[in-house]
Amino acid sequence: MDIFLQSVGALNDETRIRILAFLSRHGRLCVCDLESSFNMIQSRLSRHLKILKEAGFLRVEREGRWAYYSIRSPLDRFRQEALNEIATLPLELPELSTSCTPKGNP
Amino acid sequence: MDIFLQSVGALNDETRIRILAFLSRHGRLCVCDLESSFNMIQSRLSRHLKILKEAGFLRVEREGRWAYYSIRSPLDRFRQEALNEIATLPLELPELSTSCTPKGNP
DNA sequence: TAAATAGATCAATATATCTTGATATATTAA
DNA sequence: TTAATATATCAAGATATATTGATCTATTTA
Repeated sequence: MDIFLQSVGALNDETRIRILAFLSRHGRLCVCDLESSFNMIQSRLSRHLKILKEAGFLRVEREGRWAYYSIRSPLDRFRQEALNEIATLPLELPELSTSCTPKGNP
Repeated sequence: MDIFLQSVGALNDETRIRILAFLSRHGRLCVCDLESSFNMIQSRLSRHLKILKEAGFLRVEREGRWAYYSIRSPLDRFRQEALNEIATLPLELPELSTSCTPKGNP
């Protein structure tokens, strides 16, 4: 129950849905890339990323001072189906903006 | 987006998850059956049933003064997968109690 | 027609979640 | 070692959602 509620709770927010869609499309991004792409303050993104990570949707790789987030793989059936559903939504996502990483982004 | 968020929002509550599991197991029940099974006040159940119905999980059939709720069929992929997931959860559900329907329950 | 029953809805309160701005931590660059 | 950068976390206020008890509607029974 709790694990399912945690997954569902993580999906129950427009910002997090957009983050999932954006990471599905662009792969592995650091917080500051998301920050400049979404034009959101950093604490807000960091919090949402934490919720998505703890719910099993994302993984993080720390490299120096950067934290790279990406869709976790493999996902279980329910999370994968949720992600498939999100991929079909007519979301207007921002362009990818990487201005915050002068040298960091591989 | 909104339709997905509505589905997810409907799933984002322990009471509603239990109602879905209970209706999956027992089929078609009226509000008063759920009321006596779950030992919950009627307004609370009615509200949760409305949310599940509007999110596309349930259908209602009115018969006289009774309102019979059941899992809507067919469900789309995401809702069906959510229901499958709920079916695997180790929920402790109440026994079915139909004391409230002296003659109504087919 | 009056009383009883099933269910829906509303208003008030309680509880949870989100957003923001400030601050803390860690890493790298000067 | 100091400053700057990337990220995380915290506290306060704002917003959303859940619960309860009361009331309303519709239907059936006496």
